[in-house]
Amino acid sequence: MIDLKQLRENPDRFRTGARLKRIDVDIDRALELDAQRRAAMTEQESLRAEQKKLEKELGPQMGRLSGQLKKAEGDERAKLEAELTELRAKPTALKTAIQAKEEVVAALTPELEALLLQIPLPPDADVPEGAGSEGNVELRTWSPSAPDAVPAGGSFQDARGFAPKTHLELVESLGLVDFERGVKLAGTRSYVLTGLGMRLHQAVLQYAMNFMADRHGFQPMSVPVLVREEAMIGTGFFPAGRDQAYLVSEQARGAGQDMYLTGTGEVGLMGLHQDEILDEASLPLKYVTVSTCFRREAGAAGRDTAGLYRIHQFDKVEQVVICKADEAESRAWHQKMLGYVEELLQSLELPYRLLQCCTGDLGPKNADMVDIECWMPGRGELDPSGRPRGDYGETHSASRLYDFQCRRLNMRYRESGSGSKGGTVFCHSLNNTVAASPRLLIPLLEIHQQPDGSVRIPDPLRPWMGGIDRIPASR
RNA sequence: GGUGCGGUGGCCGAGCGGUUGAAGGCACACGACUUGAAAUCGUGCAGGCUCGCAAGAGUCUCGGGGGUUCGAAUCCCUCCCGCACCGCCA
Repeated sequence: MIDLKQLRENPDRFRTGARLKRIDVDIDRALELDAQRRAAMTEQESLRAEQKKLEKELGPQMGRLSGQLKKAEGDERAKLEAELTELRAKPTALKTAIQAKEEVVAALTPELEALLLQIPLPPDADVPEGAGSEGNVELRTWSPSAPDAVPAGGSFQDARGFAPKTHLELVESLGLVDFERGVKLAGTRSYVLTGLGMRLHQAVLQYAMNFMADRHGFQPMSVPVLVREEAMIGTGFFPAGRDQAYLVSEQARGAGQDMYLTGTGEVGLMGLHQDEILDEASLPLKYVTVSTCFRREAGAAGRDTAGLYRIHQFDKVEQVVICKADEAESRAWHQKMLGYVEELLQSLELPYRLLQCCTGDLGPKNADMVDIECWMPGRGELDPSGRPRGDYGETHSASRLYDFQCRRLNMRYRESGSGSKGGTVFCHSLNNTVAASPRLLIPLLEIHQQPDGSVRIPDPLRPWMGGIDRIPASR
């Protein structure tokens, strides 16, 4: 949610922001509704002030009269009744007028609120302008050295001296995934991790989780993946991403509330403190969770249909930081959170690049977003011999949201220190993937495959794999 | 699934038709006392919205919505949520 006051003061900033993000929203309509609504509210409030004044002046008198009325008889009674009716006339008239204004406000509010939820956070000035992913800018790359040296963006064959198998071929030959039975159970884009495939998946998650907790002081949390709509709206995934979320339709069966399956642990972690006023001294909050993520992948029909790349259900270790409302601090955390992932990927010896997303590739809720893409030799267009040339695939995404998300979540802290009036301030929030698996298994398998068809397991994962150092080429 | 109870400020908790935006306590802030601290005492301390340069003024909010009333945290209806016990069960 953007700040309505800022919108009124500087609507052009938001018009430009929406245009840069290629998001279509009627800001003028929002301003118009807001103006109408405020006018009605002002009138209503002054009417109400008058009503309250009358109540105080006349109320006791009316109470006294109706008391007398009970005991009175005949002429006396008629006289009292007339007096009472007269006294009541004014407040009653006011009440009608107030209700009329109330109706005006009530009629304007839903449309205004719906529009406000759609207005995106403007991108930061230093985010490059662009229409879509083709406008993204590479910031830097990193490549591992021996034994499994593969240059980011380069040729696996040239570096390693043999043609790489794709992850699809590898999971098949090594017996790591059963796609047929996955599809039988749950339809397209489903899979079953088997044996060492499951162990590798768990190893990645365990390693990543412990990495954040032990090395970087993030607090591990388990959070719900089945949540109420407020959590989806509050975290900014709705209304824009409604199509991407699975709905558990409880109301259709007469139960209390519909629920949604979350597409990321971010929802649970950020929803934790919804409607809370946090203790400033407790900031920044640094949380890490591992959770199953559900995505409908609506609109992606036909894309990445084979393999483990684009699937409806996966597991993800996610990091979230909730800090004070300070741009410099937010920016610093963004860099740190990217640094943790670089450290993790380097320890796994995976080539990657950092991509500065351009304005057109940002979501509604972020001011800035940096993706990390791992090099996947088995992806991309085919060369003349029919083998893939390799391509980058997105494995991580680090967002800086400032107070956009916390404003929606109504998540604040009380500001202390000089210059503050002890008021409440919306927190800032950031999030970044730590590791999403099975997608991360793609580069892991493809980069660490050996000429004999086996796959070397990078050192940090071995403790989580029962100590083995490779997935043996089977049979 | 059944029965019962309940949802009030940062937290706990009183209030059950007007004087209550709300007693009391805790927490927090400032001040006094103290060599310092603790303890104690004093003072302050809900959030949102509107108007205003500001000081400030107005208004809304006691789970949500609706109703009764001149007037509702308090009465009625309804929905949501939570807790307890029983049943069932991983």
